[in-house]
Parts: sequence; C-alpha cells; structure tokens
Amino acid sequence: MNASKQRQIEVEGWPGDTSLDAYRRANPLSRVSVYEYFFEANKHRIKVQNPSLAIPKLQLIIESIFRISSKRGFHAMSLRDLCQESGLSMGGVYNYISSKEDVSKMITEFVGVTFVDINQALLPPLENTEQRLEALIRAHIYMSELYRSWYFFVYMETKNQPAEQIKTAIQLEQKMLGELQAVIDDGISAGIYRTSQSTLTAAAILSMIQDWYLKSWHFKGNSVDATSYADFVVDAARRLLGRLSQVIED
Amino acid sequence: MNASKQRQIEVEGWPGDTSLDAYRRANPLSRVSVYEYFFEANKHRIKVQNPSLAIPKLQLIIESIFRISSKRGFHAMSLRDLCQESGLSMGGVYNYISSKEDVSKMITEFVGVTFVDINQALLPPLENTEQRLEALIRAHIYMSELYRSWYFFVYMETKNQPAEQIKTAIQLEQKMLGELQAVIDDGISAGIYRTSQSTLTAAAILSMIQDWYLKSWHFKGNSVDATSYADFVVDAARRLLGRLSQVIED
DNA sequence: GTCTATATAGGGATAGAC
DNA sequence: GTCTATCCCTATATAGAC
Repeated sequence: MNASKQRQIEVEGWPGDTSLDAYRRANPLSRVSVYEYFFEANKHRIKVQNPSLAIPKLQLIIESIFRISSKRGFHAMSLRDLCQESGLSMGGVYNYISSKEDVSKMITEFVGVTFVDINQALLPPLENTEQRLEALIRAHIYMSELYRSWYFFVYMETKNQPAEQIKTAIQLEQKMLGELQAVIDDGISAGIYRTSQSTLTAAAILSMIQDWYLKSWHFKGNSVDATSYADFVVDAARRLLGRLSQVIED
Repeated sequence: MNASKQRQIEVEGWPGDTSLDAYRRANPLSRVSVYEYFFEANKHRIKVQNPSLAIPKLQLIIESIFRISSKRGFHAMSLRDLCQESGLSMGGVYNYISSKEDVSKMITEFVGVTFVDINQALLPPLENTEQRLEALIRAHIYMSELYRSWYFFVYMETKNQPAEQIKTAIQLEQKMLGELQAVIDDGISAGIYRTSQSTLTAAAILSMIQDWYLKSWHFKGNSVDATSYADFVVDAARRLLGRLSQVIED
C-alpha cells in the first residue's frame, strides 16, 4: 500500500506500449480506489478510523472540494459551501479534517509523495535515454489525465498557501525539471541531442506537460485525447532537442 | 492617450532591432507612467478626479496589491492588509476603488485592452511571416518583463474570479493563440514551416512565453535575462515548426 | 480628500446532544 | 460518528467628523 517503499514496478506492456491504456494497467493506483491510498497515508490525522466508513466519506469530501474550488478557488470555498455540496454537516466534516488548511496540505503532500513515487517506479533506467525521456513525458501526462483534479488543485492552490507549502510545490516542479534535464544532458553527451539550452528546454517540455491539466479547456475544444497529446509532446521534445520528428505527418 | 485608437505605431528600431531595449523605446507606455494610462482608462469609476493626486495614489494602491497578493493570492489579501501596506486608511482606499472585486476587474481589463492593443499596433504585417512570428513572441515576453506584476496578477487571479472575468482572461489567451496559429498556418501554406499540429504548436509557444512571468523563480535562479529568453523561445518555435535553428550554438 | 469609528454579514471552529 | 446550535473573530463596506 505504501508506494514510497516500492522501487521498480515490474509490469508488462508499459513503457513498451506507450498508450494511456497500457499506462493505466501498469499503474497500481487504478487497481483500487485512490482514496484507499489516501486514507492509509493520512490515517493518523483522521478521527474516523473505520476504513469502510472513512474511505467513501473522504472521497465525497475531496471530490466536493475539487468541484467547488475549481470554480472560484480553494480560499473562496467556505466550509458551509463544502457541507452543502457534500451533504455532510459541519461536525461531520470536522471528523475527517482538522482544519481547512490541513486538508489542502494533505492533498498537496499526497500528490507530491504517492503520485510522484509511482511514476518514479515506472521509469526505465537512465541508460536508455530516449525511452526514459518518453516515459517521463507520458507518465506525467497520463497520471494527470487519470487524476486531473488532484493535479489542477495542487498547481492552482499551492501558489496561494503558506510559504511552507509553496516550497513543497516548487520542489515538486524542480524535481521533475531535474529529471528531464538529466536525461537531456545524457542525450547530449551521447551525441543524440543537439541543443545548447538543456535547462530551458526541460522547462519548455514541462510546461507542455502541465498544459494538459492547466488548459484542458483548450484541448477539449479541439478534441485532442491524452494519448495523442502525449504523442505531440514527445515529438515536440525531439524537435526541440534537434532530433527529426518520428511521427508521420500527413 | 487611448491606445485602442492607434492602428500602427511607426517606430525606429523595432522590430528590426529585436532587443528588449529597442522594444522599450518603441512602447509608448514607457514614455510616461503606466498609472497615467490606468487613471485615464478608469476615470469614471474613481472618486478622486484630480490627476496629480490620483495617479500617485493609484500607483501606491496597485503596487501594494501586487506585493501582497503575489504572496498568498488576491483573495487572501484583506483590505486591512492593503491599508497597512499602502499606509492609507480604509476610507482613503475606498476613494479609489468601489469594491475589492472592482479593483481586480479594473486591472484585468486594463491588461486585456491597453497592453494587448499596444502590442497589436507594434506588429509587422501578416505577409512578413517570420518577422511577425518573432515579433509576436518578443513583444509578449518584453511587455511582461516590463509589467510583470500586471501579467502575473491577471493570470493567477482571474482563475479565482467570477465567471465573467474568467471569460475575459480566456478570451485574452485565445486571441493570442489565434494570432500565433494564423502566422503558423500562413507559414505552412508558404512552405516555410512543416508541422501537422499548428493548434498544439501555437499552444506550446504561448506556454513558453507565459513561463516568463509565471515561473520567474526558475529563470532568476539560472540568470537568464528577457532578451536571451526571447532568443530561446524564437529558436524553439522555429524548431517546433520544422525550421533549422538560426541561433549559433557553441 | 482623508481620516476614525462602526455596522453588519459571514468566516472557521467547537460543544454537547443523540 | 454525526448532527444542531453557537461562539468568537475578521471581513467588507459605510457614516460622518475634520
């Protein structure tokens, strides 16, 4: 249950099969409810200890939070709004959270630990440069497709939280930037890639990845699905890195 | 004074000289205080009518808003915070704004109208595909360099505002996306560019541009200045569009 | 035009019955 | 474990003196 203890998940299909479906089958989160993991990770902070009671209630509360705060932000959401949306009472909600700030913290940390660790475990080794770059890109896009509300919440809300949480969010981003840059630098040494700007290129690739959950209005409007967007980003990364496109253009 | 009435600003230097300095000389905003424009644009909503009194006070208030809300968000900023930061009293502040929501609206609209119109007027014609693409990229980056707080505020805060203002912000973004895509499609027709994904490429370029004010922590940490970041984005756009880099790599 | 003092509503959080 | 009722604080906004 504790993703951070897993080192390398052995799975068939991924990352050889690069589709969203192959990723979903490889991702341990899709086998049970994500709220089961969430409950385990936060058991010590939650009053209600019976899992069969707590897990569905947590789901109710967190999904309500995502719905309300996606409209006007977490800060603008009052706990009375949350009670109305979830159908719970004030007292009921406070059996699952210890404060409004605390629940945002739990969500942020959960994404930063569980989601990141799982994707880490799904990565091919560094030697395999091109496959690793592709897996870095696709795993992030696919995870954020499967758990879009979580990613969107963390990106949008942490910027408005106390310094401590902002640090968590920026570290999360810098970790991914570091991973990307390491692969790129590796590819440059190996003579596969040609660019003098590995840092900026890594940042550009990350922004394209983040667009998938930050600007979903844009992709919905143009009916692009997760797999084909990931295809695009992988191709774009190759172009930025001085590699010819390997996607056939019609 | 009213930028929206200007059609094509005649300037020497820009866009032939692509540096930040050339842009600054061409930009009419840099000749006076931006708050002079702001006061003119919002005269009808402000109680204090004496410009020599109102303009510096507006500057004080808006700069205080930018400072406070860049930390924990506009919504988290109370008017008492604002009074303390600006040194004004509650009554004093309310002589310049009619409500908290109203001031955020004024800022959003100002960026969406004045800033956008000025950059529009600085653009070379559509026929000149490559120069126009470059000018679109550079003008946006340079304007956001000169008025970073304004851009950051609009991007971050409008997502947490009433539906009406979100629409304004998304329209602003879609306008820029449309401009980029038009140039790209033009370049494809002319046989200059090679890509099957003009919409997604336009979005990727816009994200790189927005990174300049959304992730300034990243560039500061790597000591990249506006001109060299713009160089990078122009080069990256060419790579994405199937054009070989024209920047010399060392 | 700017201040101090205040009205009024709504926020987060808790006590205690069931 | 969940509810209702309530505490107390802070928010925006305004009234009225100077």
